[in-house]
Amino acid sequence: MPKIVDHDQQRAHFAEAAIRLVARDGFEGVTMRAVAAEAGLSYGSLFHYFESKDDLLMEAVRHLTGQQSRRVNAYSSRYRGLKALEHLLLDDVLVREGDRDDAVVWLAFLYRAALQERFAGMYGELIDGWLQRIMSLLRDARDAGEVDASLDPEFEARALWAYSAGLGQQALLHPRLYPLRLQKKLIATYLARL
Amino acid sequence: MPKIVDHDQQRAHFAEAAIRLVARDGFEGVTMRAVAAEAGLSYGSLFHYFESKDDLLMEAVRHLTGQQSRRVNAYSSRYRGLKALEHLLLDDVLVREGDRDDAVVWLAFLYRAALQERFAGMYGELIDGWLQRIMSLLRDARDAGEVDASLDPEFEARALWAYSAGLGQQALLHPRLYPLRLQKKLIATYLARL
Amino acid sequence: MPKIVDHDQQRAHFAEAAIRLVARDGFEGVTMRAVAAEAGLSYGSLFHYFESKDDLLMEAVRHLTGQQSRRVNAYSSRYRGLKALEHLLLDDVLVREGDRDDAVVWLAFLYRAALQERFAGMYGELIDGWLQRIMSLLRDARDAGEVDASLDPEFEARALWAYSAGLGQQALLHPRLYPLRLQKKLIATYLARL
Amino acid sequence: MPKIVDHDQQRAHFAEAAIRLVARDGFEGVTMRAVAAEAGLSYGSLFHYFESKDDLLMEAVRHLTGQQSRRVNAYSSRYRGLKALEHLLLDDVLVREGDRDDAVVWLAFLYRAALQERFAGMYGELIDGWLQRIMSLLRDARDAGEVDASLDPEFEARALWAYSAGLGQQALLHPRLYPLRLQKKLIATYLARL
DNA sequence: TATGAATGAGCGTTCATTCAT
DNA sequence: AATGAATGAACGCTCATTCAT
Repeated sequence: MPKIVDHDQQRAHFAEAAIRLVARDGFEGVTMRAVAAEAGLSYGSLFHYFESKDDLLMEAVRHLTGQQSRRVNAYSSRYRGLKALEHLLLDDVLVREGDRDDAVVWLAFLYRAALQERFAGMYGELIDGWLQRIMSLLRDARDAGEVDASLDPEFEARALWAYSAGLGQQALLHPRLYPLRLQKKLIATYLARL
Repeated sequence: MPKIVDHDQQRAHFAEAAIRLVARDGFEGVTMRAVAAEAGLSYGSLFHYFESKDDLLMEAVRHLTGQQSRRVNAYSSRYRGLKALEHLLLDDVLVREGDRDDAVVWLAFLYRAALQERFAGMYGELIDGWLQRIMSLLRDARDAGEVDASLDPEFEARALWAYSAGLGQQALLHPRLYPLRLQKKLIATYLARL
Repeated sequence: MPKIVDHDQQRAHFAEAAIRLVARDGFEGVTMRAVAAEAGLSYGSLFHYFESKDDLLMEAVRHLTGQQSRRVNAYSSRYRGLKALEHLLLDDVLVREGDRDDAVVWLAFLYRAALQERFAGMYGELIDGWLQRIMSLLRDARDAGEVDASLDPEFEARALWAYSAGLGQQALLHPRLYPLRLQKKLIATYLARL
Repeated sequence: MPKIVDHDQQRAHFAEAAIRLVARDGFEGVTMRAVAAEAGLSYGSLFHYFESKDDLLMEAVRHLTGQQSRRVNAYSSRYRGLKALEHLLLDDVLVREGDRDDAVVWLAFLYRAALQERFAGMYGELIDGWLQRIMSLLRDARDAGEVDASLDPEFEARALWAYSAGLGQQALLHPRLYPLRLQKKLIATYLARL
């Protein structure tokens, strides 16, 4: 009998190591040797689990987005309308001290998406999902009378999505100018204006 | 008699070549050999003008931000208040088909700033300048009665800046979802709400 | 109860897989993983049957030469003298379209023999056997009056062996210049001249 | 002014180093690192002169065949007919103790040609040249009455070429069975029979 | 015995940097 | 100042071999 190892679990283990490296040094910091070391395994073993570096990177991104999706789904099953929206934004846009790594990884991914077809594709799908969700929550809010009845959900979803992305970006790059308290207030104010 | 060359001019020439490469392939596409080739000069000469690759990259970014600053200054001397603000945003946030390169360069720079102290420093200064300018224009608008008198210029400047950054990012990555017309409308609507 | 497997049969099975790979891509195409895959067995099991890759390669060559020997013996028991010689050459020297693989394997083996002592030894033994057989057939032919009585079997055997080897090589590398019909005519003409 | 180096000369220098390695260990022995070491230069410098290993290998082969061609041309300008033919064969087919390296290189090249398109192409051209030359010398010999008037130059050229190739191969692999004296006698006898 | 995961040396290639001319 | 040759560390990847189950 072969040594008993869960292939997918091992892939996830390496993927997480890769993500930690992205957080620390960006995609440039992800060398196959560094990933192996970070994962605490030998260099060669990486290639049992991934055909190539690209394969590893894609897996890392999939891993990341999978986690994100699960988290978001959990929220939206607990709240409705504007409240759900606020929780969603507070949870995924806010950049806390300890969250910084996640935010860096997102930025790295996004940067990659701007340059590489394959990543762009994955990112595109992800974004579509997000927009759909925001739009649907806005519609709920409108139907519940929480926001102005004349609000155009599609238009506002895109505005809100842009605002969120920008806020996350600024919070990452200028923690001093965008402290946590301010981030929260900016989100609340934006939503209140709708 | 030594050949007469303007040292700074030569640096600028190389910096521009580097920026073109960033636009095409991201920072990864910037190799010293590629820069020399793009600039149409010899490989070795690069090292007369730059101590290292990092030096070249910093110069490239300085060059870029310098151009940006001059452009922004030109605008704000022609317009006032909300009008100036709108022009500023339309000019620097909008991502047109042909502008894509500039946007990629900014994203690359920003990504770098998230990872490297030196770039973060340069980026920080730049942002401070922008925020100051936006704040000042908002104040002008308020004083001129163009916006609500109770508006907090500092708070709103940060909100607007985040919105702009996010809009630019989305427009770069999802040109389909954020066509030019929509970008303009999003900006106008945002400003109208103030 | 342990699974009952014939050790030698398993070795032969792997050896044949290896030979198929040599035919396809030369010795370079023989990786342990590829052999296991080609044989349809697990990777690790290879190392139960062979101490090393070299061991496997040697076995493959032994397997090949064994088959060859058996084939040649079969012929010479059916024919005598010049006729046997002609059949021998037609059977082992001619390179037909479909035979190409065998010829490549021989060339690969021969190339290896030129570089590695161990292979050279095996090859040497094989050749000695061939030469002895040719010589003996030539003697038979002489005694039967089929060829000139003054013919020196040893000298002519070496000449004929060189001719055969060269013909096979050219036929492999220049099928256009040495079509099957020409190969046959070259052999017949050579023998007729003796 | 740059360091003064003759680019082609440096290429030739590396090509010769590569050939020495082929002679010693076959094509497998040609690693870029080994070539650099054999040439007495640094690893990196190899890549200033060759785009890739394949480029280096092709250059090595070109270098080799170029030398061969020059040598052959020199002979055929000094002799005519059968005499020229004999000199040609004695010079290029015979494998002396000290020549062994050249013969190994040829065998390696030939082996490669059997497996790789590009090498096959180069080899094919080379062979065509050889055959043309042999054919032309045979025609001269026939016209000069040195050989039978009914001889078919094309057919005989191919026979002779196969014989030469085989003789060289055997002499390389079985120096004991094909000593120099025997090689010469085999050639002379073959020619005498024409 | 059988399996396939683990290992690390070695490969071709890229690249910033140094240096001789 | 200007050129491009020289250098070697680092990269992604392959592979024979070892080993735990």
